[in-house]
Amino acid sequence: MYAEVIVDISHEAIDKSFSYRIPEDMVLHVGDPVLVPFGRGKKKAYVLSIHERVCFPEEKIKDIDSVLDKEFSVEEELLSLAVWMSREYGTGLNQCLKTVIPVKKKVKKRGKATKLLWKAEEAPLSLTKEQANVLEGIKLAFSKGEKAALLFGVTGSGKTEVYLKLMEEIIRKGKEVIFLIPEISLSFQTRSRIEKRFPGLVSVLHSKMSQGERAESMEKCRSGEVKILMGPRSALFAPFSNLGLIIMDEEQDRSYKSEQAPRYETRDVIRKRGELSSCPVLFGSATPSVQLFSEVEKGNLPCFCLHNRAVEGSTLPKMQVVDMRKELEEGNRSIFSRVLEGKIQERLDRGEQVMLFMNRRGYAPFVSCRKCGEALRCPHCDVSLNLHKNGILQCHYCGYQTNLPKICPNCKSKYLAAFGTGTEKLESICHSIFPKAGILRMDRDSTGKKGKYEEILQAFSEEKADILLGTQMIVKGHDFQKVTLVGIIAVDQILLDSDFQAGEWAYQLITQVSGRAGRGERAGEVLIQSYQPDHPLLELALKQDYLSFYKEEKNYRKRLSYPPFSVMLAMQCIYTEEAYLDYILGKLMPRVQERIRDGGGETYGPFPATVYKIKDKFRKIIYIKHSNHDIILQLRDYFIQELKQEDKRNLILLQFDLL
DNA sequence: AGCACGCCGACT
DNA sequence: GTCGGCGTGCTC
Repeated sequence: MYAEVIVDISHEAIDKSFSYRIPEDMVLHVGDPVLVPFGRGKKKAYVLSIHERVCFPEEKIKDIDSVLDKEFSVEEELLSLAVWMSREYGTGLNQCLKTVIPVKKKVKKRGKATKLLWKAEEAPLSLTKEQANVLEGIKLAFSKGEKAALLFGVTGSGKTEVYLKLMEEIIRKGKEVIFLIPEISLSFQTRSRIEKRFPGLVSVLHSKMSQGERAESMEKCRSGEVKILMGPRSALFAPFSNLGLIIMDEEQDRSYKSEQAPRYETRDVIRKRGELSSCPVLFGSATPSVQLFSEVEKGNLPCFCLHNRAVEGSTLPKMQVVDMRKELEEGNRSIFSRVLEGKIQERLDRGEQVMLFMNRRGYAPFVSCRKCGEALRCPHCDVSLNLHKNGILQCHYCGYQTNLPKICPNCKSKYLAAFGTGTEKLESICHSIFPKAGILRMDRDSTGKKGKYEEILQAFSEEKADILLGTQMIVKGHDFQKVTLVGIIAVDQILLDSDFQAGEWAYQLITQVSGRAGRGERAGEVLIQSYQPDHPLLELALKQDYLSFYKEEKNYRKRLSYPPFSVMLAMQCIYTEEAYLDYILGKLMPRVQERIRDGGGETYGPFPATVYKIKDKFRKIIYIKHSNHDIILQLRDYFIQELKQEDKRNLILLQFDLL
């Protein structure tokens, strides 16, 4: 018998399978770690498959040395998932394996016996009629063999309660559940709800956990000690052996996209895992991604809706756009429109809370010279430096820091001035306008220390402050009963993004931010300040009608044949020397373009990336568009191969994003 | 990734 | 004449 094996060395030159003979007396399974003679020495490897014969000169084949600790073996299912990811995302199998099996450590056996029975500590809420219908519908769909479904529910409609009921059922059947959430820190409320409902059966994964803690969490899944794993995208690789359900909450959330190779989209990997484990997948969202919803529309994905908020009497917030051009015309140069300022004051007087969303951290997004007009830029990146309150200039891409100079480095004038507003400046403006209000700021700078994030949220939920202002961080899933007003300070930066998905993101963001208002009994209100109040997307967001948003967005994508009406692959070529990049791509592109056009696809670019230079490296983007997913992958491989031929020394870093 | 083989410059 | 540079190629 022979085994196909992948050697545990992350290098593309040997990122392929090697054949070895299995000694007569050796018991071997797919996924087992083995020691094999490789080159001069011995190397660790994983068994990919086992065969009777093999197509490689017999005399060159060596014997497997030994089987390593079985405790470190990869579940067959996860191995298949890694193989699939490797192909799908154009990343070496070794790297994919490392993504799928987080560094396993020997876990000390603890004496503490864990009880397998559980008692609900928290009485389950009784479902509303709507929730009960939806629950039955989902159960029926899955029992009929549907592989996936969408739970489409407005914020506050009680999706979690439906999840809990489903989990209960799965666990009763002796199966396991993966519950994916965008980021762990944001949903400590959901987390404690689940833990209370299934005491001792839940394990959690954080992005801030150490490798050891991670390994321990995963080990608990493998040993069957826990039945539910809740966590961010990496939780989808939980080594459960009898998976009964995967839930992906807030499906549209962008933190589900991996930004390191393999640059996977959780939504897609999850479905593959579901398929491999023959286990259904439930997506949950109030604003599903266009990609996912298009499948509902095509009839490929059953969709179950929760239209009403679960808390009796609570309604969707009242939304309003404020025309900032008019404010300016009428002599108001403040960052706050008069109406927003008035409404904040009103809330403060009533003892209610306010949230303010601002897309930029720091004090001011740029500093420029009033005399020569030059802005201070990062020496390593193609962006302007942000001014922070402590007088330090900082690059938000590479972290470069420098003190604010006294004179302009370009013309030596002393007329340097900061422009624009970030969260720090917003905070000080708030302090001066509302001197008596307690104000909390939450952004990357104020949450640097471990635990600070939770501390701020805790303080706000205990009403130790009246206003919480911050970046994206404040918008996700927090449930503050006393918040009755949410202000979006400057929506324009989001609307003006050039990416074809910008509209979708803006819609989702506005929906999410506004979801923070009026979670309790009092009605909520949302104010959106904009310099282009007539923007069609704002109109759609105001209506808070997902279907009409989707229809518009769909028409736009269809017209330009963007995904989901085509498959797009963004390929980034990254290198320190601009001239070399241009030279290589210049030689390469004519051939590639021809080949891709012949294959029925289109190429766009190379374009300089939106931020052309980051950390001293230049980035050019090439897009490939085609209607067929598999052909895109072939064209990608062709491109890689051609590039390798030109760039013999492999200097250019390649990065793919499948859209 | 490692490691060997291989073909051209300045050195005991 | 030899020691050694790292360019190219292979590892079942």
